Amino acid sequence: MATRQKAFDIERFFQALGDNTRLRLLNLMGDQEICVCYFVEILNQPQPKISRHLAYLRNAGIVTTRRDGKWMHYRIVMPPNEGAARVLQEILQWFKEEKTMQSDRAKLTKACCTPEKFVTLQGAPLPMPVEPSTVFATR
Amino acid sequence: MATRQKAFDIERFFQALGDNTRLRLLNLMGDQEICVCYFVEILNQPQPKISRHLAYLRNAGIVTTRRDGKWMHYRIVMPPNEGAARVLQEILQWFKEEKTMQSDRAKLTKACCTPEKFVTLQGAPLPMPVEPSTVFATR
DNA sequence: CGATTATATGCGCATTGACAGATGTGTCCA
DNA sequence: TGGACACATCTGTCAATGCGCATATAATCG
Repeated sequence: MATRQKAFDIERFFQALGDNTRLRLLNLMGDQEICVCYFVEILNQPQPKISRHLAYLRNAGIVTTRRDGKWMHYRIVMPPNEGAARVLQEILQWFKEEKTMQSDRAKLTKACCTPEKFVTLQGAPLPMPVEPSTVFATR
Repeated sequence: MATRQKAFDIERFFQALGDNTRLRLLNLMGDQEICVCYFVEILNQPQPKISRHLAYLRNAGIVTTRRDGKWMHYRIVMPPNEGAARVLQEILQWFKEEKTMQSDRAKLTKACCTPEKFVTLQGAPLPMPVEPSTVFATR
């Protein structure tokens, strides 16, 4: 049956990348699936703000979500467009060399190793590596 | 002497890419130096609009200009940030596979081969390949 | 059920960005 | 020197986006 696939919106893709908060969120996700409370804790910004930026990324087709009880897990999905996927990979690679991004990831690691030190993370599920087979968007 | 180099603005970099007209302009430039009249002709859009988008790209540090009499030539410069440069290269590569972008480049080639058929291009200087040694930004 | 926790969304406001149309600036040429 | 040409910028308008704050929704727990 004709799988009416909307053409990939390149403009929207780059617009989604045109914000520091969203770039930091993507960097934190990397190849893990992470729940919202970590973003709020690590970036130290209001929860509605984080949530809105995550929604923006989801609408642009760059991340996807999984509900797990009270928690929402976010992870990156590679766009269906091959070129966009390559660019996104390259960006994530780039961020591994960027100071701010390194620092964010370091904070995340710390929060995961010693969650008892973070009031807001009590009981929160740990980030999980993403199944490589699910990294690419299917619809 | 302390060459006060402003840190590369990643956010601005992606914001500059978040517009179709600007992406098409970059695609047309590729590794050539092109004068404004070609952009106006190929994209078939008002000259002030083209000019504003070119200014946006210049402010973001992605393109640079050279005046040549009446004509202004635009070309891509690789950002001083190594990661950004890689990403930009990847994007330009990607666009070689994109239909719209291919079509734009085809029109450009045609305009260059038969400029006599384009009223607005009479006397305009042909696009010129960029010296590889000048591709990278110096300040 | 009602309370609590995790996340999302509505609202008002300020900023930015896109556009068309008019006008300004720089350069060449007669 | 004054057009004519190529390009840049200003002006007003409208839509999109970002933010903080308040509130709604969804799921769990007692």
